[in-house]
Amino acid sequence: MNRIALVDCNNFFCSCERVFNPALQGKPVVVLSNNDGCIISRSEEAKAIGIPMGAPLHEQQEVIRKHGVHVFSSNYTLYGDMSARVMSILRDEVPAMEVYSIDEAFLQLPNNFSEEHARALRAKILQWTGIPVCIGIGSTKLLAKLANRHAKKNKALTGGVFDLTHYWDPDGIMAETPTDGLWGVGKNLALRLKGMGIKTALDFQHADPAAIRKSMGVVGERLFRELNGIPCLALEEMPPDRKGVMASRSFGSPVESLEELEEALANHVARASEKVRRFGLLVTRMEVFLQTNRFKKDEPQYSPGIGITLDRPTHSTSELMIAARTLLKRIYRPGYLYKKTGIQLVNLVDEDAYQPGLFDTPKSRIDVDKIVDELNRRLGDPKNPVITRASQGTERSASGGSERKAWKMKSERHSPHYTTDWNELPEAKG
DNA sequence: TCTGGGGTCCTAGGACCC
DNA sequence: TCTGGGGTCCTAGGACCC
Repeated sequence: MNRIALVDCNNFFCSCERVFNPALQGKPVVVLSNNDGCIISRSEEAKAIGIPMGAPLHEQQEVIRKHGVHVFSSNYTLYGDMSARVMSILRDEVPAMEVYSIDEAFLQLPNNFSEEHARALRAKILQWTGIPVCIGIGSTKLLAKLANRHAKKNKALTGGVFDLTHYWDPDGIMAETPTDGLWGVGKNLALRLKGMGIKTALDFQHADPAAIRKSMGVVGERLFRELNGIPCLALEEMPPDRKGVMASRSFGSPVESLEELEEALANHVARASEKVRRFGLLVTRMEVFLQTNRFKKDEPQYSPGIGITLDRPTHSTSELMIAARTLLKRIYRPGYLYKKTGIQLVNLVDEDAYQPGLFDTPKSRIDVDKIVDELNRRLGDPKNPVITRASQGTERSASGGSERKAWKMKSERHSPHYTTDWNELPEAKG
């Protein structure tokens, strides 16, 4: 049987802070978002006193004072480093794995990997890094997630490890899991399911597939299959190419003038284009957006966005800045209090694949086959093409994107190099 | 007073083409 | 009454995730 484990670090950011400050063990700890606005990580003790995930800091000040909660600004350099340590331990354990996020990884388990192995692995990670993890095992990614959820929710009972593939009463687990406890089911889908009389994972598992398909499309069908042990989500050992890069920030106090917005945008363009260069990519489209304060219902709201397809792909900060300024002027209206602004760089192309002239006509239709031939001619031996066209109609639909999606550089497959960019994020304040 | 930032995928509708 | 139909590309917006 296919067995996948999901290893998930517990309260990751808080746990990281504790590694370097052991006196925090057993005490309530929270870590804040970028601008110290929201609580994005909570220790068990902080959860126990009722601090909700994502809560604005100012709403919790009372509780924090009363219980002596330790509050930290986020320190992504630290978290990125701790993450790398955990991942490198995991990498040595299994033939294949997918780093899913800063604090999670899916592992492809060998046949002989028992629950005891998982417990030993958990102990090793704790001993070597100081980070507690939970491990869930299932026959699909979604079921591994579900198993992990159970391991975490019943830590005293499970010891942080739960193997759904060998559990005697899987239906019992399904029955006690509400649909929105499933990976990929949020508030809205849960509501839709409820409308069909589906309240638990067990209901969902035994639902009518045709009805699911009709009401929730391919997303629903995929969830349904994964839940029934039919894998639809592959383990992605190599992270796919980045589709876009975004940079945005909220203002501490609202901003009104074009000049201030321009200054903020200059910052965003610098950060985002730096990232694009580091990935070895070029930008073909840029979008700029503004937002007034959505929480102030009584203030006039204006949250425009605008995009432009560039004449020619670039990763130059100054070129992108010119585009950003132009776009900003088109959407800027005086008289509003802007709370946030940002940019998105999208339709990214590989720098190495780009040859001047080939992509410079974004508005016209492009004959992909012709370009493939031309690129291969320029790159050398046409008998052994470096570039191939991805087959159309693969499982992940080939529709809905630019012609660039049809490209695959063969050489990419030989450079399984994955660097996270967390190190680039700002240091914690104070 | 104070309310994060960065992603992915899917769908629907319009423009355009033959 | 009934208005061609099938395809691609682009964009906006929704939903979800960490």
